[in-house]
Amino acid sequence: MKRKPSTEATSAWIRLMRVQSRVLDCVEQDLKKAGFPPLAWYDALLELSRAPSGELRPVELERQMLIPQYSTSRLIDRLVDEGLASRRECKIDKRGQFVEITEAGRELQKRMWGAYSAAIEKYVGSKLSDADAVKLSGLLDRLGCSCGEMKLPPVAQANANTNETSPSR
Amino acid sequence: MKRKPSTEATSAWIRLMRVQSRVLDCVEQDLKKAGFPPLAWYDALLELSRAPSGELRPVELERQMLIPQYSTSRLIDRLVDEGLASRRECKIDKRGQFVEITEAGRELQKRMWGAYSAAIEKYVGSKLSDADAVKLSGLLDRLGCSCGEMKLPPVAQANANTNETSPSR
DNA sequence: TCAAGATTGATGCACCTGCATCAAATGGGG
DNA sequence: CCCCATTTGATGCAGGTGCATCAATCTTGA
Repeated sequence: MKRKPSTEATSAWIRLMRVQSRVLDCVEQDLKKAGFPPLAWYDALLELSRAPSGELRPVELERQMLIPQYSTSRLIDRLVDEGLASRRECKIDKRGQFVEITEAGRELQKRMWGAYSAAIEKYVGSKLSDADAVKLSGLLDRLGCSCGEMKLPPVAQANANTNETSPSR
Repeated sequence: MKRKPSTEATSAWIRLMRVQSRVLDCVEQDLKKAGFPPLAWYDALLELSRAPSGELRPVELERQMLIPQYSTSRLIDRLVDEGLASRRECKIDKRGQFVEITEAGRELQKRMWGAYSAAIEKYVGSKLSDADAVKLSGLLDRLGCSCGEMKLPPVAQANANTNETSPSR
């Protein structure tokens, strides 16, 4: 049961690793050069701003962002430290809490989307036709599901047509 | 000059980020569970083992692996600490040095390739036909070059047909 | 009702990374 | 020949991540 991967598969693997890290680097660099915090902050702010009343349980955020629990916990710490979100206790479950995005948080999210969307266009959009982007998405999707177990909840749909919303990573 | 990315491009971006990180995680997990060190070690050992006499200047390694200088420096530290490589002074340029892979290093690289190739097959090869893998590679290549400036030196060609060699990330 | 187990969130530790900077050595132009 | 810019490699520091574990609370089932 140890079939070797084909050269084609191996080559795709290498490119997937290389290209992703290069493109991500470029985008993160652009954001940083524009004076913005890391993309993870954007993702969190976006999830929060999308939530019904601008607040989520950390556990929800964790599931949306597909990052580990402790990582969520500390990300929230940083957001709170910067005044971008605030913690609120949860009356019905005293273990838990709510994290609520602040006005500053909403505003930063919107400003970041300007730089972020420009970077996506620069490093992805301008390199591929829409048709090719769709092909690429399709091929990637075939890899994405079921690593070990899969559960992609109703996670972050892209939604860039209304010219105000924005994607998450 | 701030054209917004299409939904298609944005969606491809999101998937690129998500899928890569999931697949990479899976592969790294498999390696770790098999008791092996991180993939970066493998990449370094592979580059060294491929070099003419099993040794490279750190600068070369850095260029091959596309990682920053300090990262190379510390990776070499760890390899040396574990007896997988050794530093040799460079007579002709006293600033520099050579890093030479040891027998243990060569052996580890080969053993890792067993687990590594199995993981590639499991998470990539088995999910795509060879034809689709080629399509994916092609689409990714269109993104990969020229982030800022590009220089992909004669970097790591995939070469899994001879059943003993192996790829780098 | 109550003890055992599950869930929620925080945190100490080790390690890894990026950034800035350093020292040593080289090499080239005046 | 000498000074200065460049190349090569190391390292202190701040921050981020994974792992293990903890305390508090909730839930379940006997």
